[in-house]
Amino acid sequence: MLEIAVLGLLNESPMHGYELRKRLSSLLGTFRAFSYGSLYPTLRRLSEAGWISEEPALDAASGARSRRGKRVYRLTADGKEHFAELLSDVGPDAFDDEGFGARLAFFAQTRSDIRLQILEGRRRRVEEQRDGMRTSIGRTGSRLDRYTRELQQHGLESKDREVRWLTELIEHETTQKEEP
Amino acid sequence: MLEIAVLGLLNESPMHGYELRKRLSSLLGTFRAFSYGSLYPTLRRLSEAGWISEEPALDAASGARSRRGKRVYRLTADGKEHFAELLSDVGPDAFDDEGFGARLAFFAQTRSDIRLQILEGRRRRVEEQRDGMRTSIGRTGSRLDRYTRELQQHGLESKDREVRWLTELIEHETTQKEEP
DNA sequence: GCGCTCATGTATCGTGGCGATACATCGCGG
DNA sequence: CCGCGATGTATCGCCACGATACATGAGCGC
Repeated sequence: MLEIAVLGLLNESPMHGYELRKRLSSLLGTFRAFSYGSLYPTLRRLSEAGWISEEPALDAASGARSRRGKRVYRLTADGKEHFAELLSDVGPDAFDDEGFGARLAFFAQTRSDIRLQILEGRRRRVEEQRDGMRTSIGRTGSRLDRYTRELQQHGLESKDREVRWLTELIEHETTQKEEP
Repeated sequence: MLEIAVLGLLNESPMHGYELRKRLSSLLGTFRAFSYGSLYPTLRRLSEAGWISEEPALDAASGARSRRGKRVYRLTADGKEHFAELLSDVGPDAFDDEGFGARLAFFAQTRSDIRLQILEGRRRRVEEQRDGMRTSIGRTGSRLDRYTRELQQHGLESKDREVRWLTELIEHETTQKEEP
């Protein structure tokens, strides 16, 4: 979700749309492309909802309003509150690819027990996907050509790796918790 | 791309939309979700373009037109030709996630030299993504929190695995070619 | 034969992301 | 001082997705 990622970045510091997009790509580029065609409409929505404010940028030296049409987006008090709620809301959205990616990116600001819930929910989700693929591969069996099997096999192994990765994160999370 | 996948499946045998969707999900579910909200509009487009035909289903036993609104989609001669062109068209689209997935799924019907071009192009693409991520991780360095680094690291390793996988496929392809 | 439920089957709608594109300004090297 | 790449805002068309509605098929208990 663009919304949570934008709020999270603006929670760290106010920013222009341009920089926002760069940060988004480097932060979550694994999951999504992030073009301006989705960023600016999102900023508009968030602004209308009152979560962020949109001010003309000031020149660093003179303090005068910069001649360019630059705009600085800043999280409002309501926005901070809303973001905190989003971070602790462990709904089904938190377990799909994008929702999980966005949450993980701001884990440092997330309560430890929520972190664990999200990691475990995500693992369950990926395990389900993996098992679904496994039985699907088993059913269609060897009727498929080599390349299709190869594709499915690679997908299956990726899911398997992700489950193991999540398990490591969960273990780290639980051992850290007991001895801070 | 839905288009190439639909044409490819209909090239194997005529089908209803419902079955089409099931086959699509099991074939390419790794890449996309495939809801009816995209499938039926695509079928409409393909039909208007003349690549597929849309006939009322016949009852298997009586041969009578089935009372249900069932429709059978069938590849036309033009459609077969178009599909063959799509399979041998090695444009940039063939190297992104979806385009590559769709091509690989029908590799059995693809000329061997084209197969090699697609695999190598895809590998180059993924290598570029991986290198981009690597330098991005190097630049932002250790300023990021543990979870973000973990996320990026996992993404990087996935790309690395994909490159190795593609290399295996390429090797298999080239050795097979020399001794048929 | 009755009704129950699940799989089969077609179809549309709202939301919203993506890629392309346009256009303006800043900063810096030649 | 000029050109070019980086910075910066913004919109448009296409189309995928998830939700939803609705109808018929087959199988099963009773």
